[in-house]
Amino acid sequence: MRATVTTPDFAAPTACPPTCTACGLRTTGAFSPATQEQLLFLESFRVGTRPMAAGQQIIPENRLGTQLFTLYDGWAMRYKTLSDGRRQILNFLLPGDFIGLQQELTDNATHGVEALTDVLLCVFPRDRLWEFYQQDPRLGYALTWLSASQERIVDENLLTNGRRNATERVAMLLVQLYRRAERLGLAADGSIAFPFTQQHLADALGLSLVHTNKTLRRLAQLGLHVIRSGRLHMVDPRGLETMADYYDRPLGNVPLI
Amino acid sequence: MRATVTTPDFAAPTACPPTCTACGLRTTGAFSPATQEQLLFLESFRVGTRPMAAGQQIIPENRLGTQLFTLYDGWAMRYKTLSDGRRQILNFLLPGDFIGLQQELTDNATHGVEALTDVLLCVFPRDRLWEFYQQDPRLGYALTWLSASQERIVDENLLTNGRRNATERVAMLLVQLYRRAERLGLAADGSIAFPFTQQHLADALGLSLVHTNKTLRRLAQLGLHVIRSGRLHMVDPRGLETMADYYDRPLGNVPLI
DNA sequence: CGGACATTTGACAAGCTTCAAGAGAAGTGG
DNA sequence: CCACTTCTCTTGAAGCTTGTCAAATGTCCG
Repeated sequence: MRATVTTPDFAAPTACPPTCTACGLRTTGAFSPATQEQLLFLESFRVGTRPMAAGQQIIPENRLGTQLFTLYDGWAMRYKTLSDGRRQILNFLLPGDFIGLQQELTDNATHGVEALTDVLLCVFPRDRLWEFYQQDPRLGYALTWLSASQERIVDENLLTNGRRNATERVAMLLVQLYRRAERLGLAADGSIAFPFTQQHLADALGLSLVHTNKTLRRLAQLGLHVIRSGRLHMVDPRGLETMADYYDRPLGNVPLI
Repeated sequence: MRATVTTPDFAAPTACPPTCTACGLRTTGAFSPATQEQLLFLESFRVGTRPMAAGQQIIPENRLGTQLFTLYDGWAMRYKTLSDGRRQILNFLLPGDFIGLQQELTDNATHGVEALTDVLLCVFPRDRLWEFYQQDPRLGYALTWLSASQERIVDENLLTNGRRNATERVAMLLVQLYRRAERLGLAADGSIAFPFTQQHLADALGLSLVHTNKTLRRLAQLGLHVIRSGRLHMVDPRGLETMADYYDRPLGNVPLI
């Protein structure tokens, strides 16, 4: 059992999200524009919204749910575990990320999805996924896009786990999380909400908790970052990028479903 | 520069693959059936076929090609490298795997694809990918499916790299490669062609070459497998599965494009 | 204030990497 | 056809990174 993580500085989920035509996420500028018609279709398709508390399983491992989700607000993670409990976090999910696509397509829940903060989800019926493709090929294209861009992140995480040392791994993760959150307008004064325990970081990086802690401390003492009261402050983002051998071209607009 | 690897026991690529309507891969039973109409569309879409020699770059890292491919025959790999040359193999590609989807969608070649054996590719024009979705939503759905099932493999590799020890990693890789090849009818007498150097295995597993070698030797001495003259013989598949904490439900039919 | 976590540190052990060097295999050219 | 070159595989030894164990401190919350 993992504890519930509260989210002190994180913008509280809007109690009730707006309709798709007035979706709060689309104003961030991070997503490709959609036609009014597409928005109306999405809205008709959407079962509703659902809040979930931090620590809850959005999709339990090895079980096949009946719903698909778009993460509207908050943080979540995809993970896999071995039979003896060792856990690997595959990637972290931010607002706009689509949840459940892999399970639907491979007909097999091979990983779990857990809310890291209190979360707000847009809910879609799983068995009607196919209608996206029929309704408007552009929506199908968008789904492939979303799937591919998640894979891009997992690819990078695999490189990190396989070939970066502990220092590089931690630096990489901090840079990535900051960049992704910043893109969504979640950064303020060079800092973002940081609702992760060091165990989360360790499980994402393939390191032990203790070693993750020591590495984090070293980077902090070098003046590269500060983590305090649930926020990550990027003191020297360039330094972290160099340390991580970080290289990424800026991401274009992402579709949102 | 990596050497050219010959493929002694591997079925030689058909000099010229048949038309899509008589595609040799569809007889394996591993792929979902397609309608005659879809096959004709694919055929009209296909630019042609291209053989490539082992060691050649199908898609160079950090470059954006103008073509998409289906691997028709042979083995390939997707990989990423750090600036100092450390390489991580993301996954191995077998016949039926689609190549280049991520680049197209994220408009950014973030990984390279290299032929491990002599290879035969079906070539499609990159800039017409969109037509798949317009022509027949089922084709778009199939593309998402292919993307998601590659991600499933990368997810598993990330778990392996992050949370399995050296012995488990090697066992896992052997089991996976065997299962995937077997599924395509490439296994004979409990063995498959194995065109990998130990450096490939090391780069896929996030291990050093030396440690990979020692681990392989240990598993071989335990009577779990034999690698000889370019073939992997699974002497004790169950033993390897147990050692790897391998768990996977049988895969249903995969779409083929 | 007490309990449950999360973070931090030190000491020690172990797994994995690096270095080095020889043996085997495979392609190349005279 | 054999010598030469270049990979690949194999093994031993030493060192370093990372993991494990243990315990103290800090923090949040009822």
